Amino acid sequence: MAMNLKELSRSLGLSQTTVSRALNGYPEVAESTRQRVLQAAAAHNYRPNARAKGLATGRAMAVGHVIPVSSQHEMVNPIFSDFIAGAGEAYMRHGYDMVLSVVPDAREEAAYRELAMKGSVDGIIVHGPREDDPRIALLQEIGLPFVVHGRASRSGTDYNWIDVNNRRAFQRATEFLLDLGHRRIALINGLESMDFAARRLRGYTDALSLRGVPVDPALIRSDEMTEAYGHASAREILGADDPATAFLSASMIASLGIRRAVEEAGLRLGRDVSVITYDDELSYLRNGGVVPTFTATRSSVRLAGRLCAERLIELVQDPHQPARQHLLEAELTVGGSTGPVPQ
Amino acid sequence: MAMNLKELSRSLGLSQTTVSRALNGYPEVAESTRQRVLQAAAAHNYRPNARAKGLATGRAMAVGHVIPVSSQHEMVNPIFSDFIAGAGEAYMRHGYDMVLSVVPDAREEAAYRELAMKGSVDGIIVHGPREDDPRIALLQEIGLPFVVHGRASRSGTDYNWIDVNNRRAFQRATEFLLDLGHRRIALINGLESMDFAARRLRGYTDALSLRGVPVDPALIRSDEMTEAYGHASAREILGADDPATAFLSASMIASLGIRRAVEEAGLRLGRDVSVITYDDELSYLRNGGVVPTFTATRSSVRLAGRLCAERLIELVQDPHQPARQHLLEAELTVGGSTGPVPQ
DNA sequence: AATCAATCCCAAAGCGCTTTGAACGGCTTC
DNA sequence: GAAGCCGTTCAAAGCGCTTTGGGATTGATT
Repeated sequence: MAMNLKELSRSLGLSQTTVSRALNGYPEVAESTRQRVLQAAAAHNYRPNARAKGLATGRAMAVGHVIPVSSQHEMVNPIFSDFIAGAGEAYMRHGYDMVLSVVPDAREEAAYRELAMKGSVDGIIVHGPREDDPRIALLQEIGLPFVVHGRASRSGTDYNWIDVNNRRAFQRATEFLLDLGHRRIALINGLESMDFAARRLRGYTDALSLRGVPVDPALIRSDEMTEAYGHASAREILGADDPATAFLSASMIASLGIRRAVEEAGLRLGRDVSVITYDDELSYLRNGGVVPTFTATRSSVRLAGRLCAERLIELVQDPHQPARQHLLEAELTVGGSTGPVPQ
Repeated sequence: MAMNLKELSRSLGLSQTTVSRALNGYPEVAESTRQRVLQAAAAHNYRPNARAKGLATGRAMAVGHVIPVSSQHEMVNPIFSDFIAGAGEAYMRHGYDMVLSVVPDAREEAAYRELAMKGSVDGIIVHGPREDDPRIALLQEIGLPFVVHGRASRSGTDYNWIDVNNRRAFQRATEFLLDLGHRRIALINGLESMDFAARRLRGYTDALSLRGVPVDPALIRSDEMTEAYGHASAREILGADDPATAFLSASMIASLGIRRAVEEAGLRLGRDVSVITYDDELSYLRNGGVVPTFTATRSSVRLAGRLCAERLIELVQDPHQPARQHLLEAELTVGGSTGPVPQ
């Protein structure tokens, strides 16, 4: 059934060595022989056994993604599918497989060690870094190449990451709202422990402070970014004594909830209440239209996935490169959800 | 650096055979020896090399998921993350890895063959079957165990699948709306080519026909289930001469768009317009509240993921089992989005 | 004619594990 | 005391590939 090197070389009357070399593009094999080999391989639909090849080369030709599933927050990140699509496309082009491990967060450290010791991957992408994330030190200790999607601010060491300039994105968005006259600006942020959320908060408070606008904790929310969370937060804040006139939202999904709350309150988006959303350009949630529905700071998570993957592949191929960072800037695009503060 | 069997057994003064057997729970090794071995293994943080193990056993201890990314529909399915979470949890419990291949749909056939020949997986989960899906015959020919999430109606052969009773779910939902007096019921369906969409359509038309309500093609839409699609479809249909009074929606995300269109038209959900949504129980889109926002036919895609994974693992461990199918029934739960047809 | 370099090819070792077949002591059994 | 058996351990082969360290053959050079 399964064609293998031994069979194939026998059928060609060549040694395994020669066939292997012909297939892998080594120069010391006659061009005519190479053609013969390639044709036979194609004819038999031959693909070298990945495990055997890996064993011989010490390369797994695979990259690991560890997806922590916490017991409390049992949410799976909705940006994950699009990130994977971007990364996967890069892996495919370079002949790498993608190995996913879904792991209860208590066992996450063990999962990384295991992936490394088992040798099933050549490198790892780290998702959802916390501000002070122990995984970075861990991976450095293990000595497995890795790229972080995002950053861990307080990690101190030098490592490879690819992140969006979240601070600046939110600072600019806040300034944009301030310019429109808004002073009561709510921030519907992601989970507090996440590094990106901390940076977004900083951008927001920086912008307010620079203009001498007080930061009101009552206008700041942090949680997992579900539609229901956006809705509940906005509803509360709009129902308060001194409601917000504008919202900054950390995700499109939460923004849908915010919009719902706005409309339920009988208010009009972009007139009575302004919203700027962060937009990951998820394929199933396009902020579409000639004039986009939402004014947004936008950066493609799919692109981020591709960049992380490409960087990791580089790193696997030459592990002794100096660490490199890549900071993506989010675009601020104006849509229909913002307007001057109502008088 | 990397501890291996040879090292470990040398340090213990035992043969590789004995150590291997001790670790794998074979009975012919003295309990005292086994304990010694287990302790040493733990102390050195030893994990057998997966590739070597795989090569020796002929088992990859990994399962493949092929994610086709089409050039036209460049959407990544948003239910994917939750499916993966469910499946991944099962894999983890059984010690299997999950290998993802993102593949342009033109190369999908090649991708399956490759996975099989390379021996990098022991089995495959098939996603998003079309009504007449060539992948099933292909996988049967290849001889790799597989489980389909969904079904391919016109495939004819017997194979393992796990699906929701989409026809019945939509038939019941339609009947529910008919009972409330609705006669103009719109169907905002998924992509026409998808098997699940065909079944949902059938459930819908069956219910209508049984009550003698004519099927109006103007009320039926098919496309990828984005928020924008839900919005645009509902807007059109509500703006028509003879608008619908109720909507059936194939996904929560599309339903959010429908709701938006309803509210934009100055109508009230559950009073002026009724909506029943299909709810996959995505973790970031819970149809929450004491009374759920939407009346919904509900079935957890995460559960489906787990069931597919468990079935596939069974199948890998004993490939000669007869094919088995598992039809999940969706619950019809009443929420705030439905009410009697307005007079 | 002898040497050399270039070209093409091969046998065999090795990657880290499992598994077969056999060996070795110590016991019982006749 | 020989035979048989059980419980425990081992040496070695083999999984399918890459790669090292040559070995032929050829044509060109001395």
